[in-house]
Amino acid sequence: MKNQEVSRIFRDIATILELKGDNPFRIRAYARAALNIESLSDPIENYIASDTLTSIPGIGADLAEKIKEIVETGRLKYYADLQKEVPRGLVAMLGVPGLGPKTAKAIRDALKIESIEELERAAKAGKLASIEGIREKTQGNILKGIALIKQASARMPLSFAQEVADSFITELKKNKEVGKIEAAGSLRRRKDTVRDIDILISSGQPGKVMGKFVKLPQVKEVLAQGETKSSVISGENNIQVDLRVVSDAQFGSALMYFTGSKEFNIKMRQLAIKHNCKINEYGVFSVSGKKEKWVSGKEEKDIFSFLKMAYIEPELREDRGEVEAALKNSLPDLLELKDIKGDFHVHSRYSDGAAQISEIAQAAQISGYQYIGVCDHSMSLKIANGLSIKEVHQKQEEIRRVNKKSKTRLLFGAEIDIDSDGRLDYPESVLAEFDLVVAAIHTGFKQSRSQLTKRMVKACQNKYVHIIAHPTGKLWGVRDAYEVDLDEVFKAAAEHRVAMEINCHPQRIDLNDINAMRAKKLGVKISLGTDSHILEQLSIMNLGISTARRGWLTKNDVLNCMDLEELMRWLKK
DNA sequence: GCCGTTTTCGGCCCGACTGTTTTCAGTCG
Repeated sequence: MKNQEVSRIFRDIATILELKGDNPFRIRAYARAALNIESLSDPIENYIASDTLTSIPGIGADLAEKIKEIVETGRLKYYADLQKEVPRGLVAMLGVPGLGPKTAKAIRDALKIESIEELERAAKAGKLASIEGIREKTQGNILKGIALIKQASARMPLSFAQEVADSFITELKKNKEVGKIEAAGSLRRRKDTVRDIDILISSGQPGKVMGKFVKLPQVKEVLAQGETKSSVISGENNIQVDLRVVSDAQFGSALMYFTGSKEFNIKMRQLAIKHNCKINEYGVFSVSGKKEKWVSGKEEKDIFSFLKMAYIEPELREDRGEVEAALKNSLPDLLELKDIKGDFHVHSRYSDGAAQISEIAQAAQISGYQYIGVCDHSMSLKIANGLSIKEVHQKQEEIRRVNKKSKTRLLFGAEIDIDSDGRLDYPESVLAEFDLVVAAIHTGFKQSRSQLTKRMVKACQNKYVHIIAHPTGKLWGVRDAYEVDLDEVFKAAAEHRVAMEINCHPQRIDLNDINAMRAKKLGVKISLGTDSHILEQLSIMNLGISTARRGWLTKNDVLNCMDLEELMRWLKK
C-alpha cells in the first residue's frame, strides 16, 4: 500500500507551501487530501485501477494525477521542485511549538537561519529579538519550544495518557466550582496514541477553576492561562494538558467541539450551514441576517438530533464516512465490552506469565468469561521460557484437571513461533492436540517484505492455525511495524479461515484501527487478545475494544463474541 | 486545489490566547 507515502508527500507539500506563503486554501487542500488518504482502508492502487481516485473526498483532477505519478513512478516532480525551493531545516523549524510559517520565514529572511540548531544558537545569543515583530518574549518562547521538542514525547500510548488525565480529573473534581467534567480530544476518541490531553469542565466560575488548575501539583509549567482556556505541561510524561471551561448550557457543544476530530468538526459545521445554522463550541445557532439565536447544544445528542442524524460514537469521529452514514441512519452497531465472552491470548507460569493455571481460571470467571485461551510460548523462544513438548503435555494435563472444576472453559493453547521459513515451532502431531493455535512472528523482523509476507501467508495456510497474533509486530518505543503486505496476508487468512488478532497491549495495538477495518472488508474475522502476562492485564481488553470500535467492527466481526459452543465448532476447522 | 439543492466561479469552519501592538497578526486546536 502506497497510502502512507502519498499522504506523507502531500502533507510535506502543505508545509512547504505554508512557508512560501502560498494560497491558504490550496495548503488546506493538500493537508486535507493527506489526511483522507491516510485514513483510507483500501490501497490507493485500487482507486487507480478502477479510475475512482476523484471519488475520494478532497481529491480532484489535479491531485489524482499527482497520486498516479507518485504510485507509478515513485516520485513527484512538483514535490521535488518545491523541495529545492525550501531547505529541509526550515520545514523542521515549523515543528517548534509556537513557531509558525510567518515567523519562521521572517527569521530566515533576516538572519539566514535554516535549521533548528542555528535557531537555538541565535535565540540564545539574543539575535532574534532584533527582528521586526519579535521581542524578548517570543524569543524565549521559541527556546522553550525547542526544549519541548527535545524532550520529544511526541505521542504516547492511550493508556499512559489516560492515567495522566485521570489524575487531573480526580484533583479537579474536588473543587465545588466544577460541574460536569470529561476528557475530550483524541483520548475520548480512543486513538491508540495521544499527543495531548483535553479536559472540559462546566462551571459558573471559570476564573476560579482556572486558578486552581494551573496550581495543581502535577503542573510543571503554565503555557497559557485565560478566562476559559489554559494549557499546562504535566510533570508526568511532559504531556500537555489543555483545560476549557464553559457554562452548563454549552457543555454538549463544547464536548463535541473538543472531542474532534478537526475534520469531523468541519464536516458538522458545513452540515449546519445547510440548515442555516452555525456550530461553535458554545452551541448551535440559527442565523438570519446578522441575528444569531442559540437553538441547541446542552447535550451532544441534542446536536445530532437537531441536524437530523444518528448519534455518532466518539471513536468514529474521524470523517471516514461516519457523518454520511449517520445521516442515512446506517452506522454500525459497534462492539461493546459486554459482547466479549473470552480472551484468546493469556500466558501462564509455564512460559513467561506470572499466574498459575488455576488462578487464570478464577480470574476469567470473575471477568464473566465463558472461555479463556492459555497460550504459552513455543519451544524455540527460549528467552520467554518456551515450552518443550514434554512441558506441553504437562500443561495439557493440568488444564484438564482445572477444567473439571472451572466454570470458565480453559482452552489448551499455545502462541507458536512462526520460523523464518513460515513453519510452526511444533510438529504436526503436537499441533493437532491443542484446542487453540495462535501463531506469531517473534524473530527475523528485518527480513524483506516478500519474505515476511510469504512467512505469514504460509502460517495462514497451516491447517492447525486459528489466529495470527500481533500481525505487524509494532511495539511502541521499541520498533516499527515490520514490512509486510497485509493485504496478501488478509486474503490468505480469509481463504483459510484464520482470524487476525488485535493485540490489546497498550504498546502494541496491533492490528490498529485502519488495518482491522481493512481485514474486515476482506472477510477476515478479528480476535481480541490481551497478551496478559499478569492477571491484572486482563482488563486491557478495553483498549482492544476501542481499536475495534474505531475500525467500525461489530460483534459479528469478532471471534470473542461467539459463545463457547459456537466457538468450539469454529475451532474444529 | 476542491467543490456545487446559491453549480463552472467564488467561495472555502471558527474562536481563544499571546505578544507586539495602539487595533491586530500569528499560532493553535
